[in-house]
Amino acid sequence: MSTPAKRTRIGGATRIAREIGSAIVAGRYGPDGLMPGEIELGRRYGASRTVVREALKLLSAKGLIASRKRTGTRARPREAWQMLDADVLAWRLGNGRAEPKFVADLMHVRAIVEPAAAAMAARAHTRKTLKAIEDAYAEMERAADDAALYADPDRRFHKAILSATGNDFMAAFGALTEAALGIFVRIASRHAGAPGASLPLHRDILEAIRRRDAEGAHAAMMALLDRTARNVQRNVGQRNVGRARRKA
Amino acid sequence: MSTPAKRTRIGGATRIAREIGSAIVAGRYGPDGLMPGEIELGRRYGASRTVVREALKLLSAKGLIASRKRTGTRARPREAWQMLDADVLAWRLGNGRAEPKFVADLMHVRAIVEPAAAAMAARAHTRKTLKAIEDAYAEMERAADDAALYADPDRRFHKAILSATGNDFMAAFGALTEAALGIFVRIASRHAGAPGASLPLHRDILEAIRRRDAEGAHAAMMALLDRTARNVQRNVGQRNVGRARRKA
DNA sequence: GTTGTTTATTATGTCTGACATATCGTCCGG
DNA sequence: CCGGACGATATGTCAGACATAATAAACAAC
Repeated sequence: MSTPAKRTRIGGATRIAREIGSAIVAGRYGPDGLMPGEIELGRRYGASRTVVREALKLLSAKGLIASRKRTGTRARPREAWQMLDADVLAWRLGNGRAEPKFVADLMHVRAIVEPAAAAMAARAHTRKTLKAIEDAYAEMERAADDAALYADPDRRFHKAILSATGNDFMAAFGALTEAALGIFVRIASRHAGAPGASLPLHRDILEAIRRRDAEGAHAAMMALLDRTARNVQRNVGQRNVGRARRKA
Repeated sequence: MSTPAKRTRIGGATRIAREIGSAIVAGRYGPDGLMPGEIELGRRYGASRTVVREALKLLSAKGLIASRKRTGTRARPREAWQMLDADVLAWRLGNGRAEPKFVADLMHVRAIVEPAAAAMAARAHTRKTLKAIEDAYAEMERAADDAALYADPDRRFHKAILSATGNDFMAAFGALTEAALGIFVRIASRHAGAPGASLPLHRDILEAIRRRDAEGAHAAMMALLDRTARNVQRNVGQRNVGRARRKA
């Protein structure tokens, strides 16, 4: 809004894409109603039309906008967004607090994908991909007391499992996991509990994968996600957001 | 190669992105080794540097490339690609025939996502979203004899189920389904069988959803995908790809 | 007054040429 | 042998111009 061209002279297509993208996912630009023209956007964000156009191409590739010749550029409806794109996810949960439905949907998808991934990993893991999981877990153990250090290996643990499936598409869900972990980190930072509480659950997953027990890995991952979902839900519900809690 | 700037004077950032993107997913540009510079690309594809740069931004947003200042632009490794992006999928199966592993991975992910989606849809569908599924099914019945007419409502049927889950992320898998259906259409066009053979299986899914039977919808969708996977597998190739993953 | 055609407007799309900036390789001096 | 200075190079940014298409307004015809 009121941050036009003051010291914002640095430019950068990525930065502008982030700002406009955040505005779109926040609903400040809707599918009905045009966005400002390219020159106008250039003035607002302090960049030339060239840079603005490149930023718009970035957003276009992520399904956030569409341009037509004389008509102008408008935001596309949610259905068109690349929901699993890392940037889109970051923008959705980055600006302000994450909405409850967003978090719930996220957890629900994880509950579908990640247990299946754990089962696949149990069947398909190789020496190398297993080691990646083991290493991540080992570092989690070492960092069981420090929430700040715990987050990163936790993230790596889940991504390593996705990779160990050997399925290219599975690895594409890494952004989802990352987003979910990001939310979790925020909550943990507020409540300052022992981060290592979920460690045994992770250990169950690792061991099931190691002994190639697909069913067991599936169940163990489901157990972890159940616990996480309950945790997140409780804290999201209590804390932020008084709005939109009327609906089911 | 193949004489670039002859009649190719039309330009178009989207077209260039498609051409370069196809080249990358086909492996013609690897993560090791730089791509040609922007001016050189402009000469090859018959466009100005401005347009080339916009095309590169499109590819960058999809995770296919990364640029650094003096170093140049290079293709990113597969793990970074937005595998569920509609364009990336189209490019991967568009140029040349789809590779067996690609098809197998695709089917495997569908076998995870779509049954879960059917179960979710059974629980969460509304009057409107249910009607979309019913309409698609009705048109499939009418087109049971014509393979060309059958493909589109089939596609709509599966996307309608994803939408009926009420989960934004689920709808994002539509591109996957679409890609899979595209492969199936090719195969069907070669074998000219009765397209309506899978109709009863679709009907089972619809009815389970309608009566809000989540378990039944899950099982019915799994049955359909099993059949489809076997069909595709037989026709595409040789190896026994995804094992049938009996129960969950 | 309604309809069909022409014209003007406007925002995106494309092109050109220039300069800025970061980084790699090289060369030179310590 | 090592480290700092320097030039070469590809991406990044800018400015101004023209092309193109789709809309809206003005106008002609009936």
